[in-house]
Amino acid sequence: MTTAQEQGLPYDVFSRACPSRGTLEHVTGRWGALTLGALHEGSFRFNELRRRVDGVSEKMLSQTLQALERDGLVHREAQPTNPPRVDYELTPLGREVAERLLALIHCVERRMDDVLSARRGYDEARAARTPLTG
Amino acid sequence: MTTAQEQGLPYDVFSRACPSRGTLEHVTGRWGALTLGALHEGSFRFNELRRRVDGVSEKMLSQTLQALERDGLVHREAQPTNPPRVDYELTPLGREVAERLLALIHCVERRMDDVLSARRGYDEARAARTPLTG
DNA sequence: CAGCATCCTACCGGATACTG
DNA sequence: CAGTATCCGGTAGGATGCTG
Repeated sequence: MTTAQEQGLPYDVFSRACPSRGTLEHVTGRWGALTLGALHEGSFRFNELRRRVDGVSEKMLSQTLQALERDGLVHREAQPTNPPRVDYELTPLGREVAERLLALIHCVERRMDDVLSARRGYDEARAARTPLTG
Repeated sequence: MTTAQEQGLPYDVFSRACPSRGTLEHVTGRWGALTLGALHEGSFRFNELRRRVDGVSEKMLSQTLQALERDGLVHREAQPTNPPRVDYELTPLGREVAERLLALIHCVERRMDDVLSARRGYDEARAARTPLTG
């Protein structure tokens, strides 16, 4: 119904070879998703972002930003001052993607209690099936 | 503006310790996203899903489905027949999540040409800066 | 401050073989 | 058919040290 091919679109993420898979992974990856989410709030410097995205290492933030910049989702603005100052912000394309992403993130956050109770149910049912030291 | 804390929500994916991070990773992970996307089209048997999600291994599909079932996003219906028949489908919660996810996937698919041209631009600019053999 | 280079480990994930 | 169990390589990703 909403499939890419059915709409005649040239890119279909369900195909192994489609380049959209790579970009989707940059966008939804562990740090990509949080970085885009953070940047939706505005422009940030490198270390500001690092503090905002709790737990990300310097290396991974750097890699993530490069991938997102390469995909045209993030704009990097470096000022040749001393000390250096670099600001990151979303491009129009990045904003478009980030909005969909945030809708997803907020949906998960909102329904988190249901998820946690589902987990308890699942684990209890399993524990019942495997009495001891499963 | 759209931050979890600013809305007074109890779960904030930007915090390292928040359980919503784990669920978000199940949902947006390499195979989780494609599996949810596929299941949005209807109910599927295990091997139907495997064919639909091009490239997924038996092992990863199995793991992915278990994680999604545990999080209450997927319902597993096993019939004790021989040969066995197991059907997977989204729960109402899963449908809610999958719709947001598909909006994101389709957005990426739609704008894929812009992504690819951004990549070419990025790579050319880099190549110009590093004349030969980096 | 804003990174890059290096090292090292955990685990993601594919291939294969086996079970009910 | 619908999985589980095992082995194994590649890489994601953390820690550390250095640069401009």
